[in-house]
Amino acid sequence: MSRQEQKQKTRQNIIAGAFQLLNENRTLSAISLREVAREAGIAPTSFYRHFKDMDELGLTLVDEAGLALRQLMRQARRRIASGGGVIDTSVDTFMEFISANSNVFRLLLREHTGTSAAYRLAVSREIQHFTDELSDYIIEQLRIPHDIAVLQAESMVRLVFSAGADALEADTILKNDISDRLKRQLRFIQLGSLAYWQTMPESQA
Amino acid sequence: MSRQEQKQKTRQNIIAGAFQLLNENRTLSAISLREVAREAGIAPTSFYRHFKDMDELGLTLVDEAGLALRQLMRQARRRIASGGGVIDTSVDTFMEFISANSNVFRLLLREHTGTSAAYRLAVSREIQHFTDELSDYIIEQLRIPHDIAVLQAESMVRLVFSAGADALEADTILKNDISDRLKRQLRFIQLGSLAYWQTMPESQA
DNA sequence: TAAATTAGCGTACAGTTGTAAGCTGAGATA
DNA sequence: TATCTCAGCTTACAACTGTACGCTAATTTA
Repeated sequence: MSRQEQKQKTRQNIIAGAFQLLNENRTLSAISLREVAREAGIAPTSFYRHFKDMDELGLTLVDEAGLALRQLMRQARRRIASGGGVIDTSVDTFMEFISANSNVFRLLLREHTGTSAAYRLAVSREIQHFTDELSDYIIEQLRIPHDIAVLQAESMVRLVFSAGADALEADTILKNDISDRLKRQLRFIQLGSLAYWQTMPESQA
Repeated sequence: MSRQEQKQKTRQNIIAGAFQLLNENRTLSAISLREVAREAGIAPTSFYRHFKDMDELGLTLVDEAGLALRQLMRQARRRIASGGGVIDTSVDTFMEFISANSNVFRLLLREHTGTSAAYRLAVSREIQHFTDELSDYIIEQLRIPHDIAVLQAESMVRLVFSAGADALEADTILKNDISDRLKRQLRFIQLGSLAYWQTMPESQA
């Protein structure tokens, strides 16, 4: 194995080790460099060969999580294209994502309101991408004016993430309940923004 | 000063000290017993005369924050009773609360998605109170059926807290923007749940 | 082949943490 | 007044933290 390959592999071990530690109810700021090194099977000081800081590692993890989020969106769009209600399909896809990648979603959720301004900003950016894509979709598909669509998308994403937080610690039965409630609430917003628009079609919202 | 009085005073110093530390972007789990003691002006070991744990102190702080939240609700109702739109008045009151008691709201927000299951549960309970009171209000004032009102209240609270999180780190101008957007989004939900209900008045939502 | 690079290691140190043990002095109680 | 109670203190310790420094061994380069 070449030097570069070996280094990449160790780097992946570090990242995987960090995610492992995040699994057990920890924050980024609550896991130590030494723990990560232990988990990755390297000496504490070797960590510095790969990351300047724990902060640098943290931002890398947030990026990875954002990547997963964007893949989720693509998957949802594919599913919608092949039939099924938009809201139902989206919520189902999202809930499956949360169950399958709970540590990834938990990372985003925690660091969104977390201690580090840098992490908060990074997560906010990822969520903003999410919101932007949704509002584009709403404009294209539902022919709702831009300013209203943006508000609609933002509120929908807020609801989805908030419900997702609850789903994270719920069992299967409760998860289904949360899903159903969320779907109906999203319909409120859809109906409401439509009604709002039709009441005052010329408004700047 | 009597012994009891002195003890109560020190206890308040500890609580105030902890809130002080929370001000500077920290989590409950990220502030140490020794720091709190330092802030309160006592020796580290004296802390144990008042609280068994840092956890016990943390739950006390969450309780205090919940208390503040309930006072907020009362204030909003008083303001609404003396005229003004329900949504506008509520959002304004809430935003003022966040600005005036940012560390209290930040505590609730962080611990809601935080590391400790006990804190998460405690915060969820406080938010549930909030939601319950709102859905009662909706049922009484708007004459919307119970099951729909509950969904409406839950989504509204989710939006308010999520927007509040953004407002927490915003300057005055951005805060106003967030307020305005939030108000319009809450109207979406109100309109939507009304439309939903009128479409299928007999439904179990 | 000889020289240079570098991933990973071991040692070391100063700083922090929670908390156990026991003392003191002032308020409470009898 | 004599005894008891107990809030707060000091000292002490083992565990953990981040990271500076220098070495080693193996790959890469010339």
